[in-house]
Amino acid sequence: MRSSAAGEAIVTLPPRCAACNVRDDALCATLEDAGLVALHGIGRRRTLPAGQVLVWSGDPNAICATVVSGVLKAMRAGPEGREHIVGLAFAGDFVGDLFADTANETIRVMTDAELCVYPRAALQKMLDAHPAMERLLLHRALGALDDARMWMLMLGRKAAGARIATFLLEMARRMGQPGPARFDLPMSRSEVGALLGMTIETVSRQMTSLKRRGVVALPGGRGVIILDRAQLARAAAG
Amino acid sequence: MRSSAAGEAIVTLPPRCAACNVRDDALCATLEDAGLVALHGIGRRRTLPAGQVLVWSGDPNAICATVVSGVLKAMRAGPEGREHIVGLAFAGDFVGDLFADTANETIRVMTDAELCVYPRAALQKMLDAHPAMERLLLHRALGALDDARMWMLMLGRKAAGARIATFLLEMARRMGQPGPARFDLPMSRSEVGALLGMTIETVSRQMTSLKRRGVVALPGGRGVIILDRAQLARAAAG
DNA sequence: CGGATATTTGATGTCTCTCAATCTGTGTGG
DNA sequence: CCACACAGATTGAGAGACATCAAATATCCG
Repeated sequence: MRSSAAGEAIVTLPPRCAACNVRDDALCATLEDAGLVALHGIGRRRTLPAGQVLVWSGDPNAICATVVSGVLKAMRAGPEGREHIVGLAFAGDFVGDLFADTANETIRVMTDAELCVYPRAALQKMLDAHPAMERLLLHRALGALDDARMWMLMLGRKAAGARIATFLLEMARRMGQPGPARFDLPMSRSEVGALLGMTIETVSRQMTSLKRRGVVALPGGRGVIILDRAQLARAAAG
Repeated sequence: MRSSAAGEAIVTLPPRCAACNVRDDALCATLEDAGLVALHGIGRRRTLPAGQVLVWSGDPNAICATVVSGVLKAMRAGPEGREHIVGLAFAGDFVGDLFADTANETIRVMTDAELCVYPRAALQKMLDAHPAMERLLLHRALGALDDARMWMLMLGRKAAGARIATFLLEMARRMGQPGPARFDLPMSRSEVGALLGMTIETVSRQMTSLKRRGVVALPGGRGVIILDRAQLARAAAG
């Protein structure tokens, strides 16, 4: 029950939550102040450097988390031990599997990131008392399913050029500000390949091709500037 | 509250539900008798012939359903209007999107099928009163996500032969009885191609190759007999 | 049995992977 | 401040797998 005016609530809320940039998007958004205090009680804020692993595939599935900032990837091992990226998580997203006892995906931080990490068991217990939280998780699961099916469509049918174009548009949507279409990719060429199902060389060639045609500029190793969005969209459809 | 002994419950339950083969697997399994009567009240049993469309992509998203028997596919349009299969639904599965206002997938019946069809709005309303139902839907959504990511891995990394082998094992698991590894595919070669991201010709050639190597037999157009499961599994891993 | 549809088989081309070398940019130590 | 070293990225040449186009069967159903 929301028992106090805003000015008072700030006193009772954990300071980190009151100032949190994903306070209204993430799991927390579903909770009234008392619930938020409880969630904060079971969770722990962690800052992880790029490359750090949050969950190892095959290990006991002990934790879930809310992404506060940064980008994470979920990976599964394909044949020959090669790893493929099967999902990305951005600020506000929920990562981890609430119900599996053994993790079947490795979750790794791609850029420096802040997370709110929760023990899975405790979070599961909270779920029973907070139907709105469960509803949000259902929404998120369906959103992730939608994403996965979008990638399926791409992996199954699109040529390399169209994959790269689709990928750039998707990254621009998720990372870029509304204004200028300038952003940094949160991952290396090798990781782009692991997501799009192609080799690093093919990724590079397609990027270069877009650059030569004046569709994008590629400043530095990770920078992207979309110069001609219409043509990029056309390339993504083909 | 489960208020009566089994013998009595049969009287109050709709006859179709009492005798239903997915009574303990599907959405219905989460409901006590009174809830089941309510669910039956908003739903309608429909028998659909193979090829029938349940939901058109782009149309208002009006219904969801439980699959009682048969197999359904969820499709999305790729480039050039070609359609790709992004999900399958078997007996006991839930199909449809509870929250989208516009359907973004076409759902089509692959074999003759029986469904319990529910208006989306009414089902959504029931959800608030039945947390167990919501929990099951969350489980199902995560299961579908797991499936989608499995297909992603396949589409991204596996060669044609490995895709076919994986597909056959998966179909055997979902359709076959425990005993003899004999079953009929619920779909045409063309649909297999639309699921695995390859042409009908490549599907055919890979099937023939497995047949020639004595791994499977292919009686009739749709029949499959797995003769050497170990070798099929080996082919699926490659 | 006959026609339509689905599947198999064949010949050829193209795209992407593989292997290999060069280049760029990033960070370090002199 | 510059030279150097290293990892990541780009570019090139060649081979292989799958797509495409085209034809010949097989299967299904009335």
